[in-house]
Amino acid sequence: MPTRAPYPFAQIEPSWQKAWAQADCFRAAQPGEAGSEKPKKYILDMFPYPSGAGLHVGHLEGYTATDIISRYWRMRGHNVLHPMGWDAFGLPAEQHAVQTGTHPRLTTKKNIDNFRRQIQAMGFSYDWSREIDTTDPKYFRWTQWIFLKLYNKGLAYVAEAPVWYCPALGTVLANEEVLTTPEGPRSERGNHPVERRPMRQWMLKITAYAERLLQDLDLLEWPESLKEMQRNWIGKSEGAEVDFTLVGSDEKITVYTTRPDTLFGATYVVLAPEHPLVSSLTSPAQRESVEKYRQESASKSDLERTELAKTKTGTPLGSFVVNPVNGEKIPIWVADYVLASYGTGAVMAVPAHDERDFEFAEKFSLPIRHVIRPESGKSEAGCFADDGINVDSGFLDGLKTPEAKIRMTEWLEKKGQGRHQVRYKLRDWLFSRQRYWGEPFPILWRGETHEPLSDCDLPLTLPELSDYQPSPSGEPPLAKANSWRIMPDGRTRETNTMPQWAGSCWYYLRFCDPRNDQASWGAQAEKYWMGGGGVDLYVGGAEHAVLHLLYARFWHKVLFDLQLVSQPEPFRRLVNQGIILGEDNRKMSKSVGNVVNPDEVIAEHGADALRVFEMFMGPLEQMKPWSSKGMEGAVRFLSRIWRLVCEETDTGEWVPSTHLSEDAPDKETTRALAKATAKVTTDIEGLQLNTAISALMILVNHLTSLPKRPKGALLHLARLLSPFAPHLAEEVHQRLGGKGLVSLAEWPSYRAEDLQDDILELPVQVNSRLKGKIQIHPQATREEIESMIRGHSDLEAWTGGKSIQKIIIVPGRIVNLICP
RNA sequence: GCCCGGGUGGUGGAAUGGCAGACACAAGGGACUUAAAAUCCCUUGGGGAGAAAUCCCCGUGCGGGUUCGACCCCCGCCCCGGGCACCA
Repeated sequence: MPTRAPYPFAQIEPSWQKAWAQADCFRAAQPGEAGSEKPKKYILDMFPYPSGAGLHVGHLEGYTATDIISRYWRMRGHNVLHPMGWDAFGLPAEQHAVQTGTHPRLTTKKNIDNFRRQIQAMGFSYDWSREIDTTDPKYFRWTQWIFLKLYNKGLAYVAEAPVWYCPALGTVLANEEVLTTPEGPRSERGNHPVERRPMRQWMLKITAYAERLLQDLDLLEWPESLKEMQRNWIGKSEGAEVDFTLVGSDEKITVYTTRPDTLFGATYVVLAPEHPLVSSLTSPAQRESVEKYRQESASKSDLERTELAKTKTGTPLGSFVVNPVNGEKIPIWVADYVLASYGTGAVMAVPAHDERDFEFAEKFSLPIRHVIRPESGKSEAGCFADDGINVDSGFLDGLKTPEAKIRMTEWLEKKGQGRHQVRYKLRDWLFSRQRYWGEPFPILWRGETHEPLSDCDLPLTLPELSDYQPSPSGEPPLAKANSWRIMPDGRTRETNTMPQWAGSCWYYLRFCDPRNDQASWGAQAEKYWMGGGGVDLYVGGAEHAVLHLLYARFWHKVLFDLQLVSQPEPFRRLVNQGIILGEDNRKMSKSVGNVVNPDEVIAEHGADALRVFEMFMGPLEQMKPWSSKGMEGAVRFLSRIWRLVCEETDTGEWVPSTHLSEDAPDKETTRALAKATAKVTTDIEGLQLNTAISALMILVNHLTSLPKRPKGALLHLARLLSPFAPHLAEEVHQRLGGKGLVSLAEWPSYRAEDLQDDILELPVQVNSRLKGKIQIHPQATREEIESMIRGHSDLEAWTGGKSIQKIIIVPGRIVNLICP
């Protein structure tokens, strides 16, 4: 026989979900509609990719937090936009199609239906009238439309370049989608090996926005670590280009350096093996060894060239350049510690002040010349890479590094031998994929030239295919759809599709006005919902730090420049929810078998208990392990609330508790309510939901101890509980005769004076050690406290008879007697 | 190597300069019950003294410092997690 549930959540939860849907009570008012006069809040979750595996408890942690915040602000009289949708283009549905022949559309629909069911079972207060699906032509019509904006602004271009190609996925990937692992470069999705291949691809000019993407991070309330990751990814550096003229010709090599102040210490120049001048600068005597070295480098994997390469390799070209600042003749080397892809692919080597150059110079016995000394302490023989003071540097002697950099750059500019230069590591965004299940590009080719579709031809939908496999040569599946691809006039359609990130780059804007079929969004709606710096709270995983969150900021800035949006940044405040580990403290994974299935938890304990437990586990941002015992504790807490209101008859029915009372709450209960209300209110606003719940527990513990339970106090509790456990809160509210839906009730208030205790216990320390306590009224002044201490019967015992030299009194906090 | 987090009872965590361990979980004891489950009550950082009420000592990764007072602020280390990594 199954054990009886501690309270009837299985009946309560579905029935209130139905009641909310019927009352349509979470619909956000559009500007102009009734309700839009209220202040707005836009509370957003990172919308999920609807996978076949269904939701996991990690999704639900973030969604529960935003739901609590949304419900709270609604009760505080705000017009809350809290939407949900599906980021539904992507590879898994397509891979499933390759294996089974099922159209990705069908797989996607099935998965979406399952995700929606799971989300609705949690009782989240989404405005379902705004649900969006990135694979819906009514949606991606506007994704294509935004692409055309980028295209027409010159921010989309086709380039033949070495790109990351993943044979297992059958597609190219963006830099941001490739991870550096001990096994070499791997795909972010699926962890497959990836390789460099020269291919012709669509690129988006995100580099044009590098500086603004960097600067505007300062506008954002985001976790510092995440901002730092974006800063690193953008990778700004400031320095100078320096021209080194070749000995015996007017040709020159341009290098990039962040330390122009060390130019007097440059003792050689290094080119990357791929540098275009390597061949022409190699002397006949060196030709053979240089060619050999280049071939060796080319055959090395990236891994061999970077992480494992503890020892530097290289070979001289046999030619020389002139150091512009001192006219010295210095040799040119080729070495693969210099990257072709950064700066100019050439560096000036200053072994005394750069670790890598130092290592190389040591190995090949090249001269090391110190031109910087530390500001304090003396110069040492090794490598000194920090800022300091110039020595043996002509006109820079005695200058500190920042000043010396400026002076040297000025000198180079005056001589026409160099210039100030800012560099970024950020590369343009590789935007095309050789896949079927993505947005088709609204682009036509006529021979070698491309042209855009016009807006009225959108959406450009996908053709039906029977075979979704990309060809081994890298031809996309759409290349097979000849009737779709080839236009009557001979022009052909672009057969690549957009990457999964395209749809998520702007979905938060569509939520502002999701049913608009005249425009991507109405200006008024955008201004209203995005006002005050964009989305008010955005919650999601940290895995999108340099992917979605960078791409979306980029698109948003383009739209801002086109005056299509009113704010420079999309997401004002962002919080990353921490990972929920399995009960064994390991990452949840199917193969380990420690995955917690929310469907089962809801069936066993109810959605409210799952919500409460996930929030009670610990701080939202923190990684924390699942605990089935802890889950039971949450159920116990909720069932105690239930039994405050109801009791069970012999026949198993729940009837109103005989302890209920119509009387007004006593003073202590009034105080308990006030304290809980104050704490829950500040904690919700500070997103400290674990301590908010503990405040509710303290209140419930107090109410449980009462012989008579005032209904007013329980109704107050129901409102405080409503954001956290909304189903139970509604049921309790209704059973106590509360009017309307508690979800729409006003957030409870309290009188400040009710927070005060009648008597305060003030700890008394002697020489900072706790000795005793005095009881005093809370507003007692220093003078009153001091006179009470001095007259206290225990004073002698506390001080051990010693005289008091000093009394430190912090009213309301502590007394410390100093008795030497 | 560099950057960003973090280290508190048996466990999850609370306390951002003022009584360390709120609130839970687990454990132990008790009540109710034929019994079990559920529920309710009590104890619970470690060590020591006492018949007891009580009292004393130690305690927030380690070592220093600032302060009447430090989990909290400062300096130096150790360990764990995440990110970046030959970017000149």
